[in-house]
Amino acid sequence: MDEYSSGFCIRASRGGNGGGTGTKCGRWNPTSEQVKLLTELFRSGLRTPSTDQIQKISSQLSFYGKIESKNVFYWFQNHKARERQKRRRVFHVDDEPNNHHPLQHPKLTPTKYYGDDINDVVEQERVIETLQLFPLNNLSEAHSERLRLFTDNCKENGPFAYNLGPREMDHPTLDLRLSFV
Amino acid sequence: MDEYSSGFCIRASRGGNGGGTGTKCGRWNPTSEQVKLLTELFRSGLRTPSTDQIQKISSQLSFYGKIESKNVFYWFQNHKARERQKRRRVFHVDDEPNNHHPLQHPKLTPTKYYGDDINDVVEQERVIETLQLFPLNNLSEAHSERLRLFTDNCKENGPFAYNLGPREMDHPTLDLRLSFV
DNA sequence: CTGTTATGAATGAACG
DNA sequence: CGTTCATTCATAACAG
Repeated sequence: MDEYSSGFCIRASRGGNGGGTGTKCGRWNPTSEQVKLLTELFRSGLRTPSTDQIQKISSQLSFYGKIESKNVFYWFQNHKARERQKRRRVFHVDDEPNNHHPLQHPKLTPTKYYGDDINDVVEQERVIETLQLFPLNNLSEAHSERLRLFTDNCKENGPFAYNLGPREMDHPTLDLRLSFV
Repeated sequence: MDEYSSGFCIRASRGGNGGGTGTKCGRWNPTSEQVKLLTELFRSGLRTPSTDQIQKISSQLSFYGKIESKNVFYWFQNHKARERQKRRRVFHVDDEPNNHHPLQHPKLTPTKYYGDDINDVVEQERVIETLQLFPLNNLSEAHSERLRLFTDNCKENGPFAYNLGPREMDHPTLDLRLSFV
């Protein structure tokens, strides 16, 4: 379909900063509000929204700017993946076999990783209810109790078994001796 | 050369909805040695180091100054991307500005053209002996003789991004009520 | 001190 | 899903 038509060139100053620079647009550029809300949802525990959820979220967020379902879809996917990756990588930092530092470091120990606040909400599969994180007055609609169980978490969602099996790299005999200096 | 100690200003960038100006400050500033070594690795063919490799490299380079895994990760990502980017310029130069792409779809992108194949290095023949960090699977049956040395056999990778979420509970008129009814 | 360049960092999009 | 690519943003480094 051509719901894009005009495409989206409205760029919101998300990074703050004058923003005037990002006059170019080619990909979705979420507004601060959109990001904030998406983040809230994520923090609430939403990890893999279903199609319906994506649709709804998208609709709601469209109020703050151009947005499509796929954007929401990708956002969650990326956010989740990134969260994991980040965690994965922040594991070492100070495991140097050679603790001989001829160099004097007045303040080494930069184990600070951007205040990564990885509060994983692994035990919240009932996000559905939690999704009402927005305290808009008790709302008249209260909430639908039958909202079915969004068991997307354990959804099969996998028509293809796909067992590519990541060739478990044989113990990398990493030598990596950067000695050629 | 730049032998600055470089400081670190952990600062949140995004999420600066409204008021907050996403002022970022402080970023890794590699030392000459670090850059040299990274370049060597790159030149010898390392393009997408695995997590393990990244960690090792990071550890080793920390000897020359502050550095984190992500720095290494980004460095390679950027370096590689840069190469390609530049390469692209030289190749196409300025074909025809016919930029009428079919736009993107939620999950269908027929415009899949980049099969990428132009990023292979061509001079990593002299892989330094000390750089044998490539696990090269041994299951080379017979037709595996070619094995792209270190094209993209690596896995595990990923940048970490974003930071904590600003608790700026001050949304004017949030409607985001994802009532799944 | 100011404009420009180089490059670190971030993230949307998409592949396998 | 985890990984990888491409593009953009921000800032240290540098030239004038």
